Amino acid sequence: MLDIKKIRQEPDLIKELLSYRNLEFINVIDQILEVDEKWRKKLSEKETLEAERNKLSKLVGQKKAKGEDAEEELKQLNTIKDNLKEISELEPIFSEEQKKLLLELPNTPSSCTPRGKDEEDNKFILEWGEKREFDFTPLEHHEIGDKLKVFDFERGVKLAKSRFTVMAGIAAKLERALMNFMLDKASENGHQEFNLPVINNSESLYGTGQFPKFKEDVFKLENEDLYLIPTAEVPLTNLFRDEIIPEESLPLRLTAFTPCFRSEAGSAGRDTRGIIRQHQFNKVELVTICKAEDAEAEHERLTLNAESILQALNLPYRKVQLCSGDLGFSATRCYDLEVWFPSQNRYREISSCSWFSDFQARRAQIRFKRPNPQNPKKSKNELLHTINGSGLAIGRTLAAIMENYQNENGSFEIPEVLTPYLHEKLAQTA
RNA sequence: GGACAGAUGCCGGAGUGGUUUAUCGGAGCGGUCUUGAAAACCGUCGUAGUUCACGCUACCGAGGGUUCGAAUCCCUCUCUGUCCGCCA
Repeated sequence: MLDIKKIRQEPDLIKELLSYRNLEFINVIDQILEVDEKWRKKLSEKETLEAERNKLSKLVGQKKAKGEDAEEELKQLNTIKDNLKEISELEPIFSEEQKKLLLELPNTPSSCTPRGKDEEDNKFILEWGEKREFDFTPLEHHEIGDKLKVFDFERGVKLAKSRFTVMAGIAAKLERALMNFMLDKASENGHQEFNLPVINNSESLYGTGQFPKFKEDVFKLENEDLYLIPTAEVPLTNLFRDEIIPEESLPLRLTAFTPCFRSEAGSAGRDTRGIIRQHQFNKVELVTICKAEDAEAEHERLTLNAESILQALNLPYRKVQLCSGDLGFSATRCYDLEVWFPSQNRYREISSCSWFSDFQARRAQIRFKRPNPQNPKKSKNELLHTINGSGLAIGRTLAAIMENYQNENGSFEIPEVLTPYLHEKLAQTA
């Protein structure tokens, strides 16, 4: 959520910044300003009347206590009551309207986010690792999984529906090994580990910005205000919703392993083969909550943490910075890490590391008390900044390992760094 | 799921319709005293909105209602505790 005060003060700037997303928000901003003015007018009328009512009511109390007559005051109060009732009915209508409009407005791109239309305009940052030269035609990960009988797509459909996959044997074990490896890496990098509810309520989903605009992307529990989380970003960030965090514990660096659930509405036909796009997948998530002045450095740091996992697994990847047009709804700046898939001869997203400025924190009310050295009494609560990224998506990591480490006979090697987590060194048909 | 009890500020805890601007205690912070500390004493101590500002308004689990006036009365919901049932 954007700051209404900022919209009031510099509406043209906000309009311009939002236009970099290639969507038109001029009308929405104008509408917000209009409703905002109406609301503030009603609010001040209401408060004036309430002040008058409180004063007179107190007087009535005092007179009655002394046994005096308060007829005159009571008559006035009845008039005030009628006026107040009328205004009190209008005021919330405007404030609700204002909030509704604000919640649908995306974050403004940061000044260091390159301007651009779509994916094509994303800025290349770096490429890491050596793409292996194959002296045979590399198979796709699901072909390898089929051959080894470790991916069972049919039974996934039998148990649930399409885009659910059963993993067996070495694939299941590798998922588990990767989970432990990634969590240990996150700990090494200073992120505190959590085990979290994977069902969250709507307030949490509003907090991180999935709601109200992207309701159709999540699975809802019947007859309950509860949803399967699309990412651990939701519970991890909302842990601190409505809290004032002690300054000395900042920055908060957090991590959690969770399954993630996405309805994939609107992506019918895309990535239908393999485990790249599933309704349920495992992921280790990294979250940082910090002060505004530390956010840029923390964003770099968190991204490097995610990169270090790809490096440890020796998977070639590239890092791109998303342009304004490709930026997610809540983000102000974002790096995507894309891992190399030799069979497809292309990079595919495996981690998205976003900086949200105070956009999520304003929705979720995550704050700290900014000390005022001159006057400690004037210390003010201030919104924090949130940053998160995958460290990493486990299914896609597994797929990338299978492809990059494959042998001609359909087996694949297990990256050395996983030795402490997995006994096997080679995945082959039994 | 059933029965009962509860929800007040950072914490404990009072408060059953009107000088309550939420009593009091503890913790915290500032000060006096002290070589320093402790003790004692004095002061301070929530959040948000609105206003150029003084100030005003709202918030006692959440929402609604009664009233000139609600922490207090009424209704609905949520959560917590205890006991019972069920259960990995």
